[in-house]
Amino acid sequence: MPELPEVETTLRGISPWLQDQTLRAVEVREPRLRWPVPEAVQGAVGARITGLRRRAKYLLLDTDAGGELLVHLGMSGSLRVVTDGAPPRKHDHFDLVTDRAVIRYNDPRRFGAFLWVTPPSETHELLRHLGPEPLGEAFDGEGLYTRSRGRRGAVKNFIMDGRVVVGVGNIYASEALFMAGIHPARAAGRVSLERYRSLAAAIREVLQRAIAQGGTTLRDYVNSDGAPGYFALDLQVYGRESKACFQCGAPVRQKVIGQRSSFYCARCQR
DNA sequence: AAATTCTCCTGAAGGC
DNA sequence: TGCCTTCAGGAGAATT
Repeated sequence: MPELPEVETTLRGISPWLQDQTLRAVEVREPRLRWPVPEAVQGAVGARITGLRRRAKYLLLDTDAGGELLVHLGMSGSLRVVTDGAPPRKHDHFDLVTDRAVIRYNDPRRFGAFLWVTPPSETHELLRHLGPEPLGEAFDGEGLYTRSRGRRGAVKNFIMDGRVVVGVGNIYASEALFMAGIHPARAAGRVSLERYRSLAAAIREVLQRAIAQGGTTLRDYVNSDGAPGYFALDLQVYGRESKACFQCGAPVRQKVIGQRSSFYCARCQR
């Protein structure tokens, strides 16, 4: 399940292969993704890829053809670099072909997306309501505090809301809340400014650490099975139900909050 | 406005 | 061993 660190690592993995390259072909074998892949993606063929960036968990490939290719990995998607002419495998839904390599998209569950976006992309319906980047300067505890006043929903759901802050998925939400000592089910409006400051710092910390780990696996992008699913991050609570909390020894608990499995230590998190 | 539910899909895991 | 059932999960859309 690609979370922001996996998407960022994917970006870094494919960028050297696509930056300034001319797109020779876009081969779509299975257009049935989250939304049908539009014919318009062919508008990128013959164009030069002038830049690659990430916004939230969206990958944006800018071209000199007046549009951008948007790729979202959904929850089971991955991109890999193919240089040996290997034939497509099961669930390999589309290829970006350059003179140097084929960038191949694989996605068993087809929750991902591949679209053509016309600038300015910030106003595109998928991107216009997105909150600040957690690793950017616009994200801080004050913002979380202000936006959360009066909200009775769980703080975990609050930080997973893309309008509040982007890129905080289920795993890292649990991890960041543990780091900040905040109970995931606590009402968002009942968390103090000081604690939101720690939470914002924890979110940055956990994401940055995961990205750093991902950097060591970049070679896996070439002629491999694609990006690793989860980075071998030392998770403190996620997936550790009934195991001893690393901080106090109490059993880690698991509870469904907002239809999502959440892990926490009832003793360390209030 | 905010919160909740539903939806897409397949691989993995669990039950028998 | 193998078949059947259940479930997770990103995030937009629909609903309350």
